[in-house]
Amino acid sequence: MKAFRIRLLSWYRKEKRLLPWRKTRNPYKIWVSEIMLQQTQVATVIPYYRRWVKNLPTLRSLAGAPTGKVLRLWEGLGYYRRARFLHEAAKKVVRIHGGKIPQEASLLEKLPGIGRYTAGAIASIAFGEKTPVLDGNVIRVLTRIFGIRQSVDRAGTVMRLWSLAGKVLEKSFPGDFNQAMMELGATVCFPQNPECRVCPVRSLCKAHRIKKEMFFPVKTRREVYEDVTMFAAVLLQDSHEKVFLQKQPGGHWWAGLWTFPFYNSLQKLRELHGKNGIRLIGQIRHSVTRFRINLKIWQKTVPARNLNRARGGRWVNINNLGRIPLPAPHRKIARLINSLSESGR
DNA sequence: GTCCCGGTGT
DNA sequence: ACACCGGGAC
Repeated sequence: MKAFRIRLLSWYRKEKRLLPWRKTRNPYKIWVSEIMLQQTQVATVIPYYRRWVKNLPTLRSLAGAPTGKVLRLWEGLGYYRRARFLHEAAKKVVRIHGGKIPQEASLLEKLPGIGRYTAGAIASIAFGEKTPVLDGNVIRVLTRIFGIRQSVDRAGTVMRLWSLAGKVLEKSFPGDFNQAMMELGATVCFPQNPECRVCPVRSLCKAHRIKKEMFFPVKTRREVYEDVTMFAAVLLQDSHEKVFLQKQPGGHWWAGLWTFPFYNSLQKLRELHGKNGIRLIGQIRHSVTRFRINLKIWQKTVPARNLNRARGGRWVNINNLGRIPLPAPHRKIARLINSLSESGR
């Protein structure tokens, strides 16, 4: 255990990537980075993180920001709930902690969007609390090093892993150690084809010893995908300047973001928007959780006099689409429209 | 193209 | 146990 800590930590200090959020100990910035890094890869997060701290450099600026600005800065990152929770949590810190971010994991965990992992990460990295983290990277490293054969889909296994993470934690440098575990998982101990040749702890690794790295962690949950076809309506005003968007209600995919109207049947689209003068202009594949979506895009030109009949949505100039938070597939539709309108000129 | 990856809240 | 999203690997 001692050798493991020393080798891992010295490896980390030499090899760690110089990421934007590693240049600071500002707890607000570390918090923002941790929320962005939930479910999202480092390379994707970097530009979003930079833009975020430039536009909302402090906790108070976030707490005072309008929802639209927050969502626009998050657009494209996915899991938009994270942005709403972060916003709510910032307001809550101002309201009940006087604007000072709590330093203990147990208190951080009471804030929306902060679970056990994120609480541990912020507490250990920003405040030096001796508390472990357990994310996908750490799970992979621990199950391989210790050769843990129980399924990580079982709650009992996860409990055991939390306890193990606490036991291996280097208590003198909890923040660096936690980051070292995750860094190893992210840059060496890959899910597929891990780079054991450069691993600082390969000689201590059970999975490596039996040449079965790829068989850990053991997972039992089978993915059941469901194919769905959806139909998006691009209602384009006569002059080709405006399109119709709807705001997605809470409790649906892309809650709070704007989308082109979409339906689960072409018949429904035709019922609501008429059958004449519509044409298929493209299709997009996208996945949301276990659904694989085939999104067919139908365009219809609408006379300007019909613009008032905009129930539950608004007409937007196509040049302003860039300012509105759209989920990734609908952003693609927006790009498609722009390219069609440019080639049509 | 298709498959795989991943924290929190409910 | 499942809902939530997007991107990178292959």
